[in-house]
Amino acid sequence: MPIPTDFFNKMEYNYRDIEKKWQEHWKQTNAYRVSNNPSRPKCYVLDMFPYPSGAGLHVGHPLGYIASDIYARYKRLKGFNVLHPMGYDAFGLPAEEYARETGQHPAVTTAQNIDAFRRQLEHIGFCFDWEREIRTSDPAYYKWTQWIFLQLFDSWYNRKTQRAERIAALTALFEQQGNAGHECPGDRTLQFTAAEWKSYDETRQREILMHYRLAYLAHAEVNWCPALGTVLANDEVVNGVSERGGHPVIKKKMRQWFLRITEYANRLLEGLERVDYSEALKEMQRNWIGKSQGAEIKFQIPNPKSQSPDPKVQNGGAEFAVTVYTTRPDTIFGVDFMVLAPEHELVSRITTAELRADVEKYLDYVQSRSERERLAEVKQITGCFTGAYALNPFNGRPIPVWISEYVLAGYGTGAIMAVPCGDQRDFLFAKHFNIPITNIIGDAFNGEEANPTKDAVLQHSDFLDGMDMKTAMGLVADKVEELGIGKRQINYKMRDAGFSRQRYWGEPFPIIYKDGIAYPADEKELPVELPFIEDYKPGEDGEGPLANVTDWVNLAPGIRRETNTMPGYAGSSWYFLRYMDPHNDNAFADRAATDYWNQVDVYIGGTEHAVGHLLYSRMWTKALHDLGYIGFDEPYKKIINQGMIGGSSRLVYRIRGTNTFVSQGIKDQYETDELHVDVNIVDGTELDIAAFRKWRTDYQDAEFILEDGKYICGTLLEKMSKRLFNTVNPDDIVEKYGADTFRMYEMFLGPVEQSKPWETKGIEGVHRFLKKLWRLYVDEQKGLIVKDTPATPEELKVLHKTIQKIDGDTSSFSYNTAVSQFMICLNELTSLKCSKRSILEPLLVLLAPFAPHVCEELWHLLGNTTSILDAAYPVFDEQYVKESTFTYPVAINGKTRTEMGFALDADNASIEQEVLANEVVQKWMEGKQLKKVVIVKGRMINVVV
RNA sequence: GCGGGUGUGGUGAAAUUGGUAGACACGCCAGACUUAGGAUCUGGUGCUUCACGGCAUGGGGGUUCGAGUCCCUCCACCCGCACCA
Repeated sequence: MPIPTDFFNKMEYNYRDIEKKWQEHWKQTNAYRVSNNPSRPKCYVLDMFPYPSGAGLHVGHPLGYIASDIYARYKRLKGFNVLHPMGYDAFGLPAEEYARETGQHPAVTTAQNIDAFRRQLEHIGFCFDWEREIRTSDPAYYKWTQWIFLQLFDSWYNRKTQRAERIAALTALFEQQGNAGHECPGDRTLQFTAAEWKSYDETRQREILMHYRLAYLAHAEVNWCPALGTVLANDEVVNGVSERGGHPVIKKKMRQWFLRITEYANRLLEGLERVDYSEALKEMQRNWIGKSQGAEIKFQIPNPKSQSPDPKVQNGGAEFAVTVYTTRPDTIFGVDFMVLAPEHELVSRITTAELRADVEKYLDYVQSRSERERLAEVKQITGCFTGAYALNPFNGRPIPVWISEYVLAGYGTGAIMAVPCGDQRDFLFAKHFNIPITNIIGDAFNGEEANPTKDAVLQHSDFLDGMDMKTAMGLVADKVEELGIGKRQINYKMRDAGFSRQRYWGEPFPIIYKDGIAYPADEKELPVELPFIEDYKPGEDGEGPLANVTDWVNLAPGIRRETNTMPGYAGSSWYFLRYMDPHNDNAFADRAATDYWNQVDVYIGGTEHAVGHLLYSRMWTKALHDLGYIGFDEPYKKIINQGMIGGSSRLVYRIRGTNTFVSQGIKDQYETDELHVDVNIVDGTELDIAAFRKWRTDYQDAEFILEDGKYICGTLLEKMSKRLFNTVNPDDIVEKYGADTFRMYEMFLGPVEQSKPWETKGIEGVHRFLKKLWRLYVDEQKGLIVKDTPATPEELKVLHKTIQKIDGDTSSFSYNTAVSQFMICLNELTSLKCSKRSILEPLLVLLAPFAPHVCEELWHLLGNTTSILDAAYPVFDEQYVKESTFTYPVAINGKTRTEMGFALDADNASIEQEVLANEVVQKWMEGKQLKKVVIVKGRMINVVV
């Protein structure tokens, strides 16, 4: 009688059927649905959601998703209610560019891309609760992005209470005391009394409030490309011209939205103490925030007629003062010149008639330079003397005032006091322009380069002579405050975040202008929906495409909508909150939901978002917390930065001018050109010649010069990119080896945080592991071979050793070593020919987070009727792994020479006696004097001679 | 320049945190089974030496009975920031 063909199929590891079957089953049973159930302990495991690009996923993307998926499944087995959602950062420039090129609406292409992503993700078997999926471009979602923006618009940062408060509270203060005590962050010179405030008209009042709001309007420069009629992102500008078309790009001032993140600088800094991020990540954020302590000091610039050593210098006799910011007030007597930013408002007023032409020429030069160039070029020292002299406030010494592009208007006060003996940039500037250098640090300055030390003793420094610099810093700062010529000041490098884009595919602002004054849209009108358009050309004068939709923009005569849209990070700044309550129409999320799910326990994503996204979402979280909407002020308790998976490119060598390719080992005998070849048609380094001929039509007649009958390719590690033909699609891997193999292999590659190249070749080992695992449970002929007989002590030891290792490694994200341990465990159980249910069943639960499909299948073959997803995690029991003896390595002078077994409770004296009697030890001790014997219990023995 | 990180076999990497360096895999070599092998299984595989041994964790030095691990110093590579006062 013939055996049915599917009989054997059922008995071997058929990952395709198994994975398909369980993916469908989990979907149908809503196995990954998560409810907000406050009676259970929660765990929130989040991935940085992807931008759904048209290129789809490559094997680098899922690395973090697999790591978080394993963790989520592990926590679920440990009894937690685990929130593990996924969504899409669906607004963005590429979709709009694509729309411009192809005429397809971004909403359509974005939806297509999302479908493709979803399909790819589903193949890998993630435990996402898809009912909670969000898309930032969905009006039901961006309604709340707009709503939060309005809260920021209606808030200011009270530096006294160190938190965001309502604008109404601010106007109440103004009515009582003016702005005394609440320095205006947008205009530090602004001062008014209560009476003055009340006398201002609405326009003036709203103008002042704008200088306080956390979301505010201001003028700032953008990259304006007249030829394209559009504003470009920094990415789109290459060497001062547009990436597209190579047209000139100039700076253009435009009214734009900003977020006053600088008000949160200190809390963003302090908050880092309370979160579990890598030191590298924290450091990047600290550097970005760039806190510095110093002093502002006012220098007088009197009538240069009487002060200038040069009688030709004249400027008409007016008197000015310029305030510099310095982190080193102790070096005040080493100031040899002063530098203003070219944009500094005093430049035109202090410049002398003689030098006016030079200064204007220099300003033209600066104007021609993009900010990038200005900040990038270090080699070239440029600058121009203004003819004016400032007076050192402590000794009245005249100091020439220069302008130079290395001083930026936006940082500090836009003016510095230059101390060439202590600052290398100042030193080079002084050398270049032959400005005499005053040495205030004696031998510490060698005349060859500046020495920025803080430990020298001051000289040529008037009342500071003989004092160490650190003491002088405080003393000078005191003196400055005493004399009323300045004050201590803390500055931050970080600038307020530009929040406007002159683009279509983003969230519209819920803002209406009445006679040019910005007013919030009524909450009832939210969401302000993005109007459908078919033409993506920019509006006039740098405005975005929305400006062209006149019936949308113009609400009534004199009443217009904002035509800018929000940037990519708007939607991503708070999405982790929406997952908690994704379908809520009445709030961004119910307070009970945010209280329950609270902070993200583990957030996994790439380092590229280290400063941008993470700082913005931290700020939004703090603002929402301050305003009483959520109960925590740091969004992410722990962040893990997964490393990048690099591409390992394959190269072929074509003999120049021919269609003949020569193998890598013998290529040096010819003059060749190196070409990238698709890694998917190379096995290891051996080229599949038939596939190569088929790959491109111009290779179909290619000839090959082989070595040992093979064509060996060269290899090169680079970024994974379509252009380099080194991308590997997870779909292909899953098709060939299965999702379980793919998941485990990505983890087996190395620590999650580490960057590493992808090599498809190594996947065989993991695949073999799963096949071998299967055979431990199922025999091809006999079917299930698991028995209920009790396990031996050896088998129990293997199991419990594994429980201990896997439990520890899984909770600490050490997945590469966990996979190793599974392999070791399987090797040992196989050589013990173990078939005991009491061993093999718990093993499945340990492995289920890593390889969920095969474990679920075997779990059911063992007779279980409920899912392994909710099985009980095995508990480690020490009694099974306890040893009574240990095989000690015995070393002589630190070099291991032999091994000896002893009981763990043996006393040192008897061990020593036996060791010294050992013949190998005797041999090595021959003719030498024994010094001592080091015995470390359960570790090693060292005989010192 | 500043800050952070990494450096271990032919390859990806382990190493209980000061205690047998190279676990676990890939690759390679040899063998078994097989009509076949890109299946499966067994053994071997850091370098060097006929061997006893010797040498090995980027280089050099130090602390220690003992260093991949701690300290000093130098080098290389990667990432981030950058005329930031």
